[in-house]
Parts: sequence; structure tokens; C-alpha cells
Amino acid sequence: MDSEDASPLGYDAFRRTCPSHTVLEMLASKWVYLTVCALRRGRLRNGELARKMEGITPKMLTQTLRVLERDGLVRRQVFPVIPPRVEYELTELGQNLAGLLSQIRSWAEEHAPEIKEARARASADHDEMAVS
Amino acid sequence: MDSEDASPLGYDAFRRTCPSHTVLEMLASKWVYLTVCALRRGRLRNGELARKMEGITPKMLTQTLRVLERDGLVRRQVFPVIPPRVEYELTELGQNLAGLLSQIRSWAEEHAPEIKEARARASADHDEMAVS
DNA sequence: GCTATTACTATCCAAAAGATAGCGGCACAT
DNA sequence: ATGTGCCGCTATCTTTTGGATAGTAATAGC
Repeated sequence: MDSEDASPLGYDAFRRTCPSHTVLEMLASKWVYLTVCALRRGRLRNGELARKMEGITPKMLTQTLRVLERDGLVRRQVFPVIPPRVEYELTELGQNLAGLLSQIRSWAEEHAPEIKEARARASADHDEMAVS
Repeated sequence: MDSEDASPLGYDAFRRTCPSHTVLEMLASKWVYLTVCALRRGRLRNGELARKMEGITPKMLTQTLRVLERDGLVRRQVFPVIPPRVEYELTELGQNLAGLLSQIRSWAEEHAPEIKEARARASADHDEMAVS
């Protein structure tokens, strides 16, 4: 019956139409990961986030923050001054998630060498195939 | 100094060139999430995985499994019979990750209603803007 | 021969991500 | 008075990725 796979309330992320599936889709983004992790220790401004996340474009940063705001993970606060000042912070729900995402991030950092090796082995095998 | 943000070995997922960043990129996929969760309870065949993950195309399934294999999270075993039989199972590294990803999946299932509400509120607010 | 089975490939199209440039509005320097 | 800088975006274009659909290989059974 796969009883362990089903959540108590009948939500099942494997089903495409299940709300939890769309939540998983939202979480499955490296910028979501990093943004939530970045905000974990407190509120940050747009520019601070941009500087912290190397390689993010303004478009992706805004897009990511809007999604997180829409889903109730991030709160956006605008100060009506010139030049503009906008601050972002995690909601309670966001903080709750941040713990988990930080674990994933830590896992990625801890196991990066191992995975790098696996990738090297894989491409070595691939090259060997090409030669033989 | 952000000392809490840096991993003990100097890996930092916020830096684009850091190996851990590419690991995070690999993990940031809903099919990776679901595939690893699906394999958590034991080995499965390609067709079994396809049936379990509603909406996945053969192309994405193969692609996802190849990436997981390349990175040492999944082991692929081919039985040379007709019709073909191929089985996939998690490696130790994969099992290790599966625990974390299952937590994310559980989180998604638990908080799906909450997030659904937040989305509804957001689009209600948006509509209100349009009317006023 | 013809069909069924299984695990994939190949191709094409749409959607998303990424790169680059520009805007608004005011303070301050020239 | 014109010019420059600040900051948080928005608009546009290109490239990459994802998704839908159809087809392949190899053999057993009818």
C-alpha cells in the first residue's frame, strides 16, 4: 500500500496535480535555495543579496524574491526614500524551511569532493569508451 | 566574517566556481528530488520509476538517472535479456542524501495548504490592484 | 511474418534562464 | 542648469533547458 510514502493528509508529491508537487517545483531552483539560505541570518537589501549570490542577474533575483513573497516565505518591505531602499526577510514559514535548505547546502558542501571524483571517473570512463 | 556561512573545508555554495555550487545546481531539479525519493525504499526498474513519477517523459527520466549515476548517487544494473531489464538503486551516498530530500518532500506536503493560501491571497491582492 | 515487450533515442517546439541595456527620481557636484 | 551617481528594478534579446511525440533494437510467442 505504500503507506509510508503518503503524507498523513493525502498529499503526494509524485502526483502532478497535487499542491505539494507545485511546491516542490518552486523549491527546485538553485536561486531559491541560495536566497533562502542568504536570508537565514536576517534581513537583507536587494543589493546585498545580489552581491552575496555570485552570478545572479537582477532579473532572476527579482523573480525569485517575488515567487518567495507570493508563497509566503519572504516579506518585502519598501522604504519610500530616494535612492530606493527595499529590505527582504524570511517569514516564520520561510525560517522553518531555511533549516532544511541549509542542511542541503551543507550536504552539498561536504560531499562536493566526493561528487567531483565521481564525475571525473565518469568522464574518464567515457573517454576510455571513445578510445577503445 | 560570516564564519557560520563557510563550510569547514572552505567550500561555499554562493561562489559560482565552487564545486558545491554545481552540486546544488544538480540537486535543484524536481525530477532529481522525486527520483531519489522513489528509489529510497529499494531498487526499481525504469518502467516502475516512469509509472511512479506521474508526468515524467522517458527523455527526462533517462537524463535524470544518467546525471545521478554520473554523480555517484545511483547505481545502474543491466540484465542482458530480451526484453531488456535495467534496475536502478541508490548508492550509499544516494541513501545519505535521500534522507534530506525526503524531509524536503515531507515539508512540501505538510505546508502545501499554507502555501496554496498564500498564493490565493497574492493573486487576490493582485486582482484588487487591477480593479482599483 | 506480425505483434508485444522494454528501455531508450531523436526530433521538434515551448518555456525558462541568462546577458545586457535602460529607467525613475532626487541629491549633490560642476 | 547640466551632469553624475545611487538603487531597485524592468525590457529586450539570446541561449539553454524542459516537454511532447514518434521511432528504434532485439527477441519470444502467435
